[in-house]
Amino acid sequence: MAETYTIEELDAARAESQALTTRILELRDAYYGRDAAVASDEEYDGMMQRLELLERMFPELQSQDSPTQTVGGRAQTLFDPVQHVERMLSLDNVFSIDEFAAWAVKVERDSGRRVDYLCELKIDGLAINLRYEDGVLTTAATRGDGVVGEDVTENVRLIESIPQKLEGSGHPPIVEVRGEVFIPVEAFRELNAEQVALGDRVFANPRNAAAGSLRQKAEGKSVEKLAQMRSRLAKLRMLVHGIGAWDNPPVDSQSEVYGLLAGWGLPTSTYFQVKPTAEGAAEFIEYYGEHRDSVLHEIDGIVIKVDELALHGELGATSRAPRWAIAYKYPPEQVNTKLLDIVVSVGRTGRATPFAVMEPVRVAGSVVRQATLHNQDVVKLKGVLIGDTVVLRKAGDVIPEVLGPVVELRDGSEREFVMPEACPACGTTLAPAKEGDIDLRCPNARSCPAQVRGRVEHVGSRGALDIEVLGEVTAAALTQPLVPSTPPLVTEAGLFDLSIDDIVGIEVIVKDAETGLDRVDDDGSPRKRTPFQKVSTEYPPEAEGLDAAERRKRGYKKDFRVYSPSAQAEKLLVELELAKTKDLWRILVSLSIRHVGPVAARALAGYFGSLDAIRSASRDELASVEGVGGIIADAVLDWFELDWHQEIIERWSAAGVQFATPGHPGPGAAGAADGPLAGLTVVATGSLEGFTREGAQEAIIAAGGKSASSVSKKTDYVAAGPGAGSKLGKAEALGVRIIDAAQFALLVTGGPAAIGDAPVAAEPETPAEPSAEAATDDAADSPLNAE
DNA sequence: CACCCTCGAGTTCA
DNA sequence: CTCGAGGGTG
Repeated sequence: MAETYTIEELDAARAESQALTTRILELRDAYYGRDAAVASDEEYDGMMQRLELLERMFPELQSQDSPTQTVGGRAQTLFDPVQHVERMLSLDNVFSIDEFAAWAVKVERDSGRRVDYLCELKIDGLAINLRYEDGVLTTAATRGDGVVGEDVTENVRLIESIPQKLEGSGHPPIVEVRGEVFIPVEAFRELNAEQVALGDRVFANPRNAAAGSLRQKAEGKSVEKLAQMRSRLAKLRMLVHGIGAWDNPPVDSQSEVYGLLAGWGLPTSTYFQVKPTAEGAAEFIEYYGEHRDSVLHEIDGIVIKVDELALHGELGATSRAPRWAIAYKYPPEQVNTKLLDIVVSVGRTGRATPFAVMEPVRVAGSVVRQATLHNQDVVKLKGVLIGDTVVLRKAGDVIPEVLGPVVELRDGSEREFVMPEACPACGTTLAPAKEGDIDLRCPNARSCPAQVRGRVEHVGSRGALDIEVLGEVTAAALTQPLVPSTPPLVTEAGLFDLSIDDIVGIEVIVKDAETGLDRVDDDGSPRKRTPFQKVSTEYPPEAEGLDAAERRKRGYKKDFRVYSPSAQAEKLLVELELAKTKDLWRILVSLSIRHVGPVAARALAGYFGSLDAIRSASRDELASVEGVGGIIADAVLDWFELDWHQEIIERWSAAGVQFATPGHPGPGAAGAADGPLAGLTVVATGSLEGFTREGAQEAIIAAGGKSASSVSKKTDYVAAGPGAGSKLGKAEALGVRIIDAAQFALLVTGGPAAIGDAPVAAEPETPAEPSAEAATDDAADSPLNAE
């Protein structure tokens, strides 16, 4: 697969990118420092492009020091240079547990004895060196090139967690303390919100925000700007994790050094652990790989240090990094890539949504090439231009999100996105559905190909008629085939009239899974596929009945092509037949009435029992149904007004679709649900053994309970299985009772009593007693030892 | 007039 | 699964 790569490929890419980086930095030095041109501009640009490409293919290789992340070389010389007393080294990186294990083997061999490993979180921030003379902070400097950094003392003094004076005693007369300045994730969000409010550009990530805040200049600023600068600096925090040269330290280990630093009043991380083996360190790495979000700052890796100080001297350092420490880098959750274009898509409701088309890039474990931009205002707010290098991440580890442009990397060729005036699918002029709406919609609901395709797909979706086979690809084939030129479906009205003959001839163009573009054969023609047709080879009919020897003698070959409906085609028709008698609420959902999803549809179907009853109901009667209000009532009534909607009902009815619940006594019959779960709200999340996602919901409803999709304080139970996500956390936070699959199975059959809870109160309105013991989750699985 | 909740859309993966 | 938008309810 193109999306994965081997360790060897990564090694090769790393070697190449390091060579490129060295060369580029040399050239920049030559260019900015002296005047001799050592390479042509083309060569330089070529190297930069190659490096950018490598970093996109192997995001692990991106680092804050990369030439692709900095403008024209060395830090702008706005700040005074400071020479570090002791050189500030960086750390070597490893990218896998195997590489880490290899490093550990080498360390233990070179040490000649067992080694304790100090594991700590690698904060994604800015390395800073604090110099205290006689216990008083005199200088704070960035790392710079390791020898000379920038003097940011004035700004650092405004960071609260950094003491101006060391507490206690026992500190050397001159001491350099190393640490990381960062902005907590929460403060980062606030800061960006403020930047937006002020009309300033937003920071792409917390590290940039920390660096940007620290590198502000007070001179020449207005009073307001100064206040703003102070408030930004106040958001910064620092954690220290090391100490410069110290000849006769009173302790033997790095972990004890942290104790000393803390004793001096310096902020040290509580998230460190000493592990007696490399395997233990690997466990620490894996634990935080899964809990990166649970810490207040961004983590881009783990730092593992040999704990014993005596070994630091014995192992020594290379020119750029110590041999007694290593940084394990997690696959990045944020990467840079090129924004190739912004394209507008139209969904089933006609909403026009711009989305970013990007150079494919690997982020948080998968390759991403598209991300939604929601609407034109969001595009503006994010400030991205077509052609920009953009910062991309996976929100909640799943949904790709463009955060913003890397403004420094613009070359002037970028252009602004302009929202098209016409629907990209049918050419109709886009317009807001009502005054003041930001979203633009294509008003051509009936025949806009994008909307028809979307609605047909929706009919088949799980929340509607749940028709197997009828997914995105099939919906497209039925509504926009390459051949025949008139699609079998002009609207969803004809869905249940489809016959085998209508669909076997359908040809579609094969899309490339990698690029999303049409696949082209060697001769340049698009590659076609006939999804509803099976082609097999047989002997010609006249050869039937001959035996094998005879056939061979007469020269018959098995090359007579036979076309027959594919399994897909037959399955589709069977599924459509099954769909005709599914529950009324599913039929309602499949009609694509605004605001009528599974929940509202269930309420309406339960109350009225038939589509006829719904159609002839008054607005007030509709709105009297629980969960339905005036807006939904209007949407329902408006839907019936359109002729082509009537046509859907007529043709579906004629084809045998059941628009009524058999045996339903008629409107108003809703009646309070009873059953073991009457009056209780249950949320199912994760995979519950013995239930499908749908099945769990059905079980809740069948038992008279309410199946909700999100956890709130009104939720009585959260049934959570493996893979449960944020809902579980929310349930814990709210103290909602959490049960497992086995308890859930008991609950839906026997009610709360079956799992030892008090039975439901008679009145459904009475909230169930919140069970306090549910909130006492144990933190025992955390490997944290401190505090 | 607050919440709290559902809807709808987009996205990727197994 | 998550987010924003906007509807429903107390």
